[in-house]
Amino acid sequence: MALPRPGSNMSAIAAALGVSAATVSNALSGKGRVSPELIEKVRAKASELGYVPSLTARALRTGRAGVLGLVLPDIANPLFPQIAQAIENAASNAGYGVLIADSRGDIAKQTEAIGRLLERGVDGMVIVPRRGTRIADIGCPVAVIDTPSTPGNTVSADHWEGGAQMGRHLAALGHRKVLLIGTSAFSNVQNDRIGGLKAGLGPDAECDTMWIEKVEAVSGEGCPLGLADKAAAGFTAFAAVSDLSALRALTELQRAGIGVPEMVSVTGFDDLIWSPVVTPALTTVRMDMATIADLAIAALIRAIEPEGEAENGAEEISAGNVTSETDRVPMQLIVRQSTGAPHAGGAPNLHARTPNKPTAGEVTS
Amino acid sequence: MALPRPGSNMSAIAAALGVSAATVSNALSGKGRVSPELIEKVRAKASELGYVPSLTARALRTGRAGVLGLVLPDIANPLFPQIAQAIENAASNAGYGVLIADSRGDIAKQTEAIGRLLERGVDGMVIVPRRGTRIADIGCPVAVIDTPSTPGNTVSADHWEGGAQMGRHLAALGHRKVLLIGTSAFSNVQNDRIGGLKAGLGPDAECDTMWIEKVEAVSGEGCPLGLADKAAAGFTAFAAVSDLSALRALTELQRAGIGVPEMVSVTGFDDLIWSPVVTPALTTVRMDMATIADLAIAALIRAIEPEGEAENGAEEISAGNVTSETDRVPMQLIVRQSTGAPHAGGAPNLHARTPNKPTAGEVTS
DNA sequence: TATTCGTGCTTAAACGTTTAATCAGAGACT
DNA sequence: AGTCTCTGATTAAACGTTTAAGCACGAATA
Repeated sequence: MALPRPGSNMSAIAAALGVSAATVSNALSGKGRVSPELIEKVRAKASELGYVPSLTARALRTGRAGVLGLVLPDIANPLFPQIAQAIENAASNAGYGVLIADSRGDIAKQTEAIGRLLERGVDGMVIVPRRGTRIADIGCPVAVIDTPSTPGNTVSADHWEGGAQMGRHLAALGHRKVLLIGTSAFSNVQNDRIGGLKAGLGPDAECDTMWIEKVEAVSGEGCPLGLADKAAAGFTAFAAVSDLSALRALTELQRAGIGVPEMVSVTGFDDLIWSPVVTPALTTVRMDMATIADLAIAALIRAIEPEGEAENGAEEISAGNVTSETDRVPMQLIVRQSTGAPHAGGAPNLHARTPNKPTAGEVTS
Repeated sequence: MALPRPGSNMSAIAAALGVSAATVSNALSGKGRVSPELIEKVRAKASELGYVPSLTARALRTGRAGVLGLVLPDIANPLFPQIAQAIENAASNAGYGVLIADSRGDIAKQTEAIGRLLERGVDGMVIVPRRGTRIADIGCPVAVIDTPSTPGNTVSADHWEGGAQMGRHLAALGHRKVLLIGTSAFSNVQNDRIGGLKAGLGPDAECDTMWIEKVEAVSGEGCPLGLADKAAAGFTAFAAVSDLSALRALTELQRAGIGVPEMVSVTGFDDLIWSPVVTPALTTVRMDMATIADLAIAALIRAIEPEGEAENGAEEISAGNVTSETDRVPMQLIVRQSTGAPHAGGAPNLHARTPNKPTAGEVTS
């Protein structure tokens, strides 16, 4: 492929072929009326000159920049790579670039980040909002990825159903006394997951919920969660609503000499990078990020590029959020080695040296 | 703050004040000759109309888009959030936007990703190259973040010295037989770290290196690494060159009933998100991402915006990579609970229930 | 034969900004 | 009084593309 040489624009091609720049534009875009032979000649000349269209100029003329914004509450969130990768992939398949913006800190930062993206003329944005934020109607199409229980959003994983799947899995194994572990009681996502877990475990299961932020507010950051005591109190399963908390639980229990999964089971959420490689590998629930991203991007593009001319008069109504209804994408249960039947009682068989089964044998629902 | 209304450009302000658009431009940029009073009036009118300059138009005219590209080998890499956050922060402080591009897959993908960014007219790019890739001289300033042993790059953490710090830490604790754990033998970063570790451990330490990719090529992905056997063979410390491998080692050892740090020590690299919260919290080495990002962005901007007019004739020389010399940013040793003196021999005190000391008491070098 | 139509191309304006060149007027100098 | 300079503005071109409008010409139609 010819290297993009800087001084090659449409006029250069036009001059080289003795035609007008407009014809070159029409030839390349296939829009106007150009003879097939000329189209071919233009194409040839373009690649010969290493022509690269100026998206900037096109953006100025058409008002569409071909760029989407991605606003994240905190890039440091371990889930972020999955989101960013999926969005970047979906967007770039659709011919769009992705401009990232971190709204770390307070809500004002989020507004500011959105403003910066608007200045840059993005055609639309994907927003993963800060907790409790309601995205106001800004001047461009917006797709919100959050949780179905947040009002007015567009697409999200079905966190509740994911929790329910996990709950049913644990119930089927025989767990009746389960500790649910969350980070913040104010997270809609986590509350949805916990709601699903309880429903999936069924009415005869005894559940308790531990919020890590509350514990840390008392005992300091990174403090032990006292899970060994909980195990002693009869909890046979620890269902965290994020893999990070699950990992924390797993290592704390292992450290206390409580075998997983022989004595207690541990589960997480999100299938983060470490879930398959720890010992025992984590049973977790995965969001289908690719589908979520595809839906979000597709919805955005639908709003940006009106396909069939909307003949009905109400064409300016959709200037705000992309859709009013919510898309719920199913989650996928991934059973690995950290779950098993609850310990039958009696002296716990500490540290039976059960080697990890290879994760190739993962069972997915 | 007045909401940015779409139909407000420089001409609108000019018309409202009865002056020309050029004067408005000069007034706002402070470049031409405009009377102070008029400048004030223009400013007032601008904010009254909610004027937002079109960065697109400015980009077209000036050839500078105010956007930098960030090319990553794999967004799913757990280190990515740190990089992206630091780069985004540094760039946005300098008034630049950040366009991300994932070069996941082969080297062709990386070239393609760079090409897409060039099309979009980025002013410069930060590249974290794929293994073994040499970034060719593309048409815009480039800052490369990799490792000092990669030729021709710009800025990186001093991985070797970081390894040396960790090596000295382990040596000081008394470890003499250490297993070094890496992922891929072809990674410059990992080799640098391992080299530093060996140097830091000193000549009388016995080191062995395990490459996980090799083990997995034989036994399958996610297979046990057989670390219990290594411990039985007398290794007292397991120094991984990434926190992910360290976590894998830690959980495998714990699972096998080998106490960390009473019996063996485990260390990692990068201070990833889970390092402080697992039990025992991981002793690791942190890259100063903020500084690295600042240096990279500053170098880029120096190349993009020539400050003092370069009076010497050789002004086009720096069209390629930003600098020829390499900036090495020191790493920071973070001592947590996963390291301790080697077990003195005799029957190992399996699973002494030593509670985690709170991480507030972290010791940093 | 005169009108209409379709084809293949050109002309010109537009997007919103920056910037070099120009210009009118006022004050300061010779 | 004539020339020069400084100031504060204007004019116009340019960045590279898209696109509506127009134009010339040959073919099909009335």
